[in-house]
Amino acid sequence: MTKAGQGAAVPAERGGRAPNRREDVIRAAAELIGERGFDGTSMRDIARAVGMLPGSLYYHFASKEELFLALHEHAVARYHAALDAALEGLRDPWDRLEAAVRAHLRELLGSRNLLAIVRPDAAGGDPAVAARVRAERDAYDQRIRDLVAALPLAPGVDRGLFRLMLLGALNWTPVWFREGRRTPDEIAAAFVAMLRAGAE
Amino acid sequence: MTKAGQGAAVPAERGGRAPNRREDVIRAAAELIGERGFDGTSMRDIARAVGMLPGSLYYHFASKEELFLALHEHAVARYHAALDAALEGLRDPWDRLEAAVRAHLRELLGSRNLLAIVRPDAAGGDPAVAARVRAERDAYDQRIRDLVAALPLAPGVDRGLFRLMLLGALNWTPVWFREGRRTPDEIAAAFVAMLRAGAE
DNA sequence: AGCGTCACCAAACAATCGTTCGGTTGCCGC
DNA sequence: GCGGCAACCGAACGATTGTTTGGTGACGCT
Repeated sequence: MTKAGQGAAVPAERGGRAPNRREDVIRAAAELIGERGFDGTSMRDIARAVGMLPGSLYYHFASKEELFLALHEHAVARYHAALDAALEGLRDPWDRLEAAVRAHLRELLGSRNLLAIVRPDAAGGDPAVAARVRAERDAYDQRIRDLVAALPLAPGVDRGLFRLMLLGALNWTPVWFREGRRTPDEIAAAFVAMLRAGAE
Repeated sequence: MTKAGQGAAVPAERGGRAPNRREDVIRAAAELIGERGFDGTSMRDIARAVGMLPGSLYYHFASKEELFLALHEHAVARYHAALDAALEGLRDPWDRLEAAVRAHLRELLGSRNLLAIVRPDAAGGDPAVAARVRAERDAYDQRIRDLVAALPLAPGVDRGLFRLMLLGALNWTPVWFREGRRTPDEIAAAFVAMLRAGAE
């Protein structure tokens, strides 16, 4: 969670006075990259959003890709925390799945600063970056896999495709979702209900 | 289909000798943009892929965005054609849906030069481009909507969310699909089967 | 033979990109 | 009150971006 990786010298949390501008940068970058993409967002855009000069970003992050990595770690941590809170106290497998879907969708479509770091190919083509992104993503994926494994499904149902279908439908929602029509919770409930009725 | 828009002066199909390099450019651009994104693909990359100099592209296309528009039109036309062929002769609503899903997935994951122009936000932020892209996409979307409308679903099922769930699951497949494991046809059949069992 | 125009080359343009680096401020501990 | 460091400024660097412009060879038509 608060572990900072292995390469860069990260100031971490020091004296309490100056509030973490580093987190401000991450949040601003998440919002911008979330809506304009990685390549579509320049360092100057991010710097302007937090009221800094472009070069000053390099005090906090060694490169644009490392900024993205920190951002991605931050976002995935939020998804994990949301999942923890959603599952607390629930024991019925279907209830747990629906709660997880609800948490996922709420985080994904949530109000502003959505940090929709959904696209795995968001960062540039650097394979080292892609590997670290995939690793963090897989850890979250495994938890969904466990939730699906606990479901009492009919014998013929492929649990792998079940999970991929559900996650695909969820992760595509930012493309068509518009506020005011349906709430994330309604969508989550409907998606789970459709799958449940057929696969149980 | 072969209509070229309203702005640029397009050579169209003239003398038979020189085969259309213009289509070569579109195909190469589709492949590159499909795997590296719009911003991640430069005009020089595209020019190199077809053996031309960067400036020569501007004989065929007025700008990078117009090249993308031509590319998008080309890709959507392929989806329409695949859908036409798939639906031919089928009358049962569920058979028609499964055939459509199969065609869509085969086009989306198909061998090489996949022209996976799935992301609506692929082009740069220009709203005029986004509008034209959305228009072409909506026409295709409407055909799926019609297919869903013909299904004999249970009264409580929201056909809108039914379609969005299916299309979301489909359009997300390029993220996790790897050749050699499951064929597009298997995935298509499984997705439709899951939805059918629950919603019928 | 000569004119036109199709399709392209060759070379550059300004703008923007990620990034570097020396300097400057403000606060803390001693 | 003074060294030290965290956090940032100010200004530039080279590379790459989309695009323009003038020229040029091949070919069709008359």
